Amino acid sequence: MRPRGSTKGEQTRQAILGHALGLATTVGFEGLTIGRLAEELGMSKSGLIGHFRTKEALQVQVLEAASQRFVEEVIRPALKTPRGEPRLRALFAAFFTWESSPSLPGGCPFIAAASELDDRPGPVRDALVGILRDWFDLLAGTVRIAIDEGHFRADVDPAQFAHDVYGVMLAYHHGSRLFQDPHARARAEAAFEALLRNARREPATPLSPR
Amino acid sequence: MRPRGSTKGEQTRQAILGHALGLATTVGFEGLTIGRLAEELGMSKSGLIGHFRTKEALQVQVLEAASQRFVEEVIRPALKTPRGEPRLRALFAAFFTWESSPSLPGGCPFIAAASELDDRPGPVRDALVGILRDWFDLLAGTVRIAIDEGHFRADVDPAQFAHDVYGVMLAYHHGSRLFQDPHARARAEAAFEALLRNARREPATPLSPR
DNA sequence: CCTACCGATCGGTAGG
DNA sequence: CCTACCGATCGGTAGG
Repeated sequence: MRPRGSTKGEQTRQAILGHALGLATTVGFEGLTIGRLAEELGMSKSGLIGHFRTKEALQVQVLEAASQRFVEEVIRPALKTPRGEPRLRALFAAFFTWESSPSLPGGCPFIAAASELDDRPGPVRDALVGILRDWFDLLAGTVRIAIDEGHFRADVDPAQFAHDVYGVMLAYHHGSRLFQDPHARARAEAAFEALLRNARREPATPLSPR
Repeated sequence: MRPRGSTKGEQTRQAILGHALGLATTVGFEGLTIGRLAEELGMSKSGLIGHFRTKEALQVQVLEAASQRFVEEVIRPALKTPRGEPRLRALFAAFFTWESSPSLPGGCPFIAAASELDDRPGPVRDALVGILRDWFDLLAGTVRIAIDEGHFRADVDPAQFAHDVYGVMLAYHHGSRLFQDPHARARAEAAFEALLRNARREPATPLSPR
């Protein structure tokens, strides 16, 4: 077991991970080179990689550090809100705070990494999939609670709802970053409200024969 | 003007672009190196890059070639279907054929490239944004026709609808590739049907006082 | 944590 | 279209 206290080495390691996380959101996990990281942090390449042994281990630890921050900044605060729909709203809102954090210039690191890693099997991809699965399960679980609380209809599919919310977040990421669409946030809110409305009201009843 | 007939050089150029497109879907546009491309095609690096002068020009032309294929394989067939909702369904269905084409092992090249390029201003990104804008406009225009035809309510927002459909496609790409979710296609269909249902039926009327 | 170094690969050019 | 080559950078190691 490697000690993870507040030793000098551990502080340096955390500083590297924090900087690497922000860099990864803009240049990707492959673009996260040891040389560039070392230069920006004012250390030598060997001094830097000595904390992680390999670039792959660095990448995994960057994802783990990001996951810890996500839990602290997005999930934990939302869990303080009332169960069910209010909590779902809190999680959704917290995502935008996270996505626009100044320390994540390229936005959500998990979304930024997804397309890059989906074709590259290995520990880095596995770490990302695990993090996103946990996020999915949390969303679906929150929807299930909303059903139990009577906020949503009993026949709402929690996994489908989580998938739909995820799609809204992805579209926001693309809209705000690639297209630089000033209405991206409003579009995401409108899509989310439509999802809530569908989950709340009675099942569709055809208004006219087809 | 460079001739683009069926000369020997032009044939070689097209062969390079076709192979590069498939490769880019898995390794990304940065991972598309001249050396690897040359080796896989059995040519020298200089012989290959001579057709394009720079890697950036190659990347732009790969995107242009992909766009041409997208028009031929997705848009043109869908335009033969009846206007309005049927055409919207045809565009949606054709996207999945495109996304799972054997010559695009990593799926839709535009989605694959989006996260990679959103932080890198330049001609390659500009080309991608142009292609995706056209796609958006086509979707929104098709929705507008569906309103005119009376398939959808008059107060449906075409741009919002296009955004929502785009989100469903993004979620499908992630679900099927990163998560390898066997239900990804079914989830996408369910999400799309819900969008159509919302566009078809009367505006929400609260069923109970809040 | 450093300097010094390794082989491999990068995009691209010179010259033919 | 080729061979031969350029300087830069890659991840990583040896040795301290």
